[in-house]
Amino acid sequence: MLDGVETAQIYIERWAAAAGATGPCPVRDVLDKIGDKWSMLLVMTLAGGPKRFNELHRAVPDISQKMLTQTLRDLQRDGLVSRHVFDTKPPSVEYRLTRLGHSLIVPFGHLIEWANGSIRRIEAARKDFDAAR
Amino acid sequence: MLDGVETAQIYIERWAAAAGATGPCPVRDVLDKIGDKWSMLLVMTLAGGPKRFNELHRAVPDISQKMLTQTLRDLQRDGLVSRHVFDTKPPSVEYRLTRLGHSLIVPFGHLIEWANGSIRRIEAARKDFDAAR
DNA sequence: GCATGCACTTACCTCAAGGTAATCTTCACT
DNA sequence: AGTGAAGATTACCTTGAGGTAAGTGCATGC
Repeated sequence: MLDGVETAQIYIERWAAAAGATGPCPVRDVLDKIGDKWSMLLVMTLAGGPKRFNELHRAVPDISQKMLTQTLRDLQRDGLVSRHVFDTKPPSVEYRLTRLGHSLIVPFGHLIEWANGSIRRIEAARKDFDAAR
Repeated sequence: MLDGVETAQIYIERWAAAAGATGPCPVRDVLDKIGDKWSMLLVMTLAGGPKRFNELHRAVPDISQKMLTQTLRDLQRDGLVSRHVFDTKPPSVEYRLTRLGHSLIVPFGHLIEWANGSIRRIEAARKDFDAAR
């Protein structure tokens, strides 16, 4: 990973190139997932190890059943999460990150670090901006 | 930057810690911005150097004037972008990334790399999933 | 026999993001 | 006088993400 302005150039060029190429931009595509309310929370929760449906629900209590099911289905469809049904008495279902899912953790981690490191400056900027208004 | 599962643990712990601390989670906060339709496109466009309003509009033709203004205002409020008015004949306005704005480029770059490197596998997974349906 | 947990599914509703289009002000050009 | 560029602001409308609440099928515990 380089740094500085030239890096930005490389990124935006690749971004632009990718955008032009296969129709819809991969970055847009991925950002839509990452930007939604629950996907990354579930990925990070599953990063701690496989979990069952209600186990996930207990770990993330403020998600609705509907959104839990739907978000898991989407993650599964994208190949980030795999679903395993065990034929027990009441059938239990386990969700776990795939390799691809795991590979998201590091790049996403950089963003978490940035967010945690920058939030004070962002909030300060907001205060200043609103005060000037 | 470490790698592997233990890294995930660190991230999610810090995430959880940050979430509990100052009310609304910084990561959620930042993700809302990053996940919106135009913010990151504008940040990456401005990474190439300062631009004027209509210059940005030409660089990103499918954004509406309304959303261009609004997104720039939000980025300015968060301290990622600064706005400079020049007292020329028809007053011109220049937007540029702040230091904070620049600092987003590298962590976000990791995500671009991941997206570009993973999109083929994601699309393949979607095809498989939809075929099984 | 009734309630409870598990893993969903479905119907219905709300709210906010974002699009469209019209309008504004000031100046310069013709 | 009329047109056009710059940098917006405003009113109106559509769409979809996400919430609420209820229902489903099955099995075990009380």
